[in-house]
Amino acid sequence: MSRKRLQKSADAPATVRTVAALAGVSIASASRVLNGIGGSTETVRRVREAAARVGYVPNAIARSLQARRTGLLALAVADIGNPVYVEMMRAIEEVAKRADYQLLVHATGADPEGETALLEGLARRYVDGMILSPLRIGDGHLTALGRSPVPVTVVGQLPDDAPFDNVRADSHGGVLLAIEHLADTGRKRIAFVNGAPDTLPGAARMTAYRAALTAVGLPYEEELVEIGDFQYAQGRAAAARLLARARPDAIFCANDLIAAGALHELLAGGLRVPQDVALVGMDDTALAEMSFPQISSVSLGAAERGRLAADLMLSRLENPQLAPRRETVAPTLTVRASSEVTL
Amino acid sequence: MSRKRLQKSADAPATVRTVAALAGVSIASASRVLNGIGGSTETVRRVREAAARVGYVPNAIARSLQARRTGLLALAVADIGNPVYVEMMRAIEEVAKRADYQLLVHATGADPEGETALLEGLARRYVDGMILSPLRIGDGHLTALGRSPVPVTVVGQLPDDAPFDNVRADSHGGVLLAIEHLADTGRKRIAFVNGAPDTLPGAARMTAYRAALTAVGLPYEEELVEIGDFQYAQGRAAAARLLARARPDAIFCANDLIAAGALHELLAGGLRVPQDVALVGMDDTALAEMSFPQISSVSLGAAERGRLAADLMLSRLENPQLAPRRETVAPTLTVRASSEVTL
DNA sequence: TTGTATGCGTTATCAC
DNA sequence: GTGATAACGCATACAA
Repeated sequence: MSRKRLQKSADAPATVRTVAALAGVSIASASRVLNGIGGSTETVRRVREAAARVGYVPNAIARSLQARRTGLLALAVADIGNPVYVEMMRAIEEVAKRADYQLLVHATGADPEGETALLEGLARRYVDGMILSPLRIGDGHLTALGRSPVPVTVVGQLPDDAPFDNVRADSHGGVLLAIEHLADTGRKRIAFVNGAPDTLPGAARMTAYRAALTAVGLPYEEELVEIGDFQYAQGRAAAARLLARARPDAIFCANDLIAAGALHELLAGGLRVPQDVALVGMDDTALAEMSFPQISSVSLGAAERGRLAADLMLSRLENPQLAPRRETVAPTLTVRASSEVTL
Repeated sequence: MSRKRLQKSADAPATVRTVAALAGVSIASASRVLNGIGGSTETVRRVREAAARVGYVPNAIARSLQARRTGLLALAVADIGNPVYVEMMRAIEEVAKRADYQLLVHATGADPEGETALLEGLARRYVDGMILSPLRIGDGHLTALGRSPVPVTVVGQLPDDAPFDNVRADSHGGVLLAIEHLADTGRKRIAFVNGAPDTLPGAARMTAYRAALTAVGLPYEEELVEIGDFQYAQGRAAAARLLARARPDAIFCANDLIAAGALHELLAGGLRVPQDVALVGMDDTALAEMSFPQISSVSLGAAERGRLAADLMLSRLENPQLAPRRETVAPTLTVRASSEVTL
């Protein structure tokens, strides 16, 4: 039996048994030495040498099966091209690393099927937990989440009764910050370029826009609202449509990518920013600082949300019995050149 | 024995044995039904029902241990905030998906330790293969790569004798494209803002710049060269230093992030682009199109490199015996507003 | 079709 | 300190 083992073809990867046999000890001893626990000086020496000779590399899959943990965390986001997710990812990674977890990122491409597939694939214990930031949440999602054998933390608006750890942005507060700022600086016709309205953030920002207008005593005007998705190209096209039919004195955009597109359209049309039209974006990503002029933007605290999500995950990993928790992050406004003038 | 199994605490995740016991069949039959192979109508029904009742979810780790494959591919990049990597990632993902592999992304943060750790962690068979796009390659890397039990494909300049599948960009050809274009449009003092010169791309682009100047008959001037890293902020600072001491009529930047920074600095300094100073970036990312004016940029074929890398990986997965291969992707120049004027 | 038995590579338990 | 041996959860060769 053990002789048979040794006859395996030479190029088959070395296992503990290979090492043990070569060192002339039991696999138990070999395993112990390889893990740095116990062993007489002589045993240690021989096992080490044998391992080096055959280029032994432990099989993490086997180890995980036994340990019932992989030390891996997954983050699934819709669009990894959006800097806001990069920011969130960095924050999560930092927290995870401190607890000795490695972070894996997966881009779902806003494709609900992709997310479900991910849940049913990765979450089948390839990773110890997963953090999800979906653009949409359907019933399919929810039941898939419920079936997940590993803990799931959702970043985004979740139904109130959904039994998952949840970190939310304050869309309403954030939008209000932007509209108040624009109203305070004398803007009367504040347009809104939204992302896809059938997404969680899209829907939230739309209702928040109307509410904010009311709050500052401005009328809602249909022609001042335009819709694209959350990408640059669509945002720019939407801004073009808007400018072709209306003359806003300010534009609020549902994210920085859209804002960058609107800025491009404004400048290309010979409009001065902020003198003719003030511009405010959302998410406060690197993009806002990279544009010229720099774009004012409302941060929904992506990094903070990431940090919180990671914390929730880590604590749940330690204590799975915890009741579902919900955190909300406060928004902040950073005023830059694109809205720095008072009319 | 099998009775003992059934006494496990109720909240422990269901396994095949749970399902088999509940359905009153052997675990072999249960496994078969669960995998859709064979089984009498009655058996299938009972197993399916049992599985549904206990919410059975297969344990991918266990399955992988037995199958000796995970269906996962990993991509490790230095800076996921750089759009060029996003582009590469998308291309890889598309190829991988078609072959039923899921792609996981890991950001190493240009930290050589991080990359090594990744290799020694993930590559221990959590994934079936990994694609690496490192900024630097030291001997440590090379030996770590050699030890990897799973195939590795490197995107980037690898030593000629390194026995790994390798996809390269043509930095020299790309830089030449940019310099020739600028020279052709009448520019005489073409500055260069490089990224970190101790990285593979940084070093390659530097020597390519000098060679290209010679090729178009322009002198190399020390004061026209500035160095940062490959990020926006550093690029912008480098451009500021450059402009403080020299008067170039064109700036070539080692990537689009740097170019965006330089553009910002130029505009902030009241210089007109392209009339006063022409600007050309590299990588041809979305950023080049998002700036105003849009930035001319040399594409090093990130998507194509990604596609090729994925192809190499997939073919090697099918046939591990393949000899190491090397592919090189041709560069292309896209001229935009930032260099559209001939002096 | 079905069940028995074995192995995937590792660690943990428990005697010695 | 060391060595059998039993898990971890699943899939399959083989016999029935």
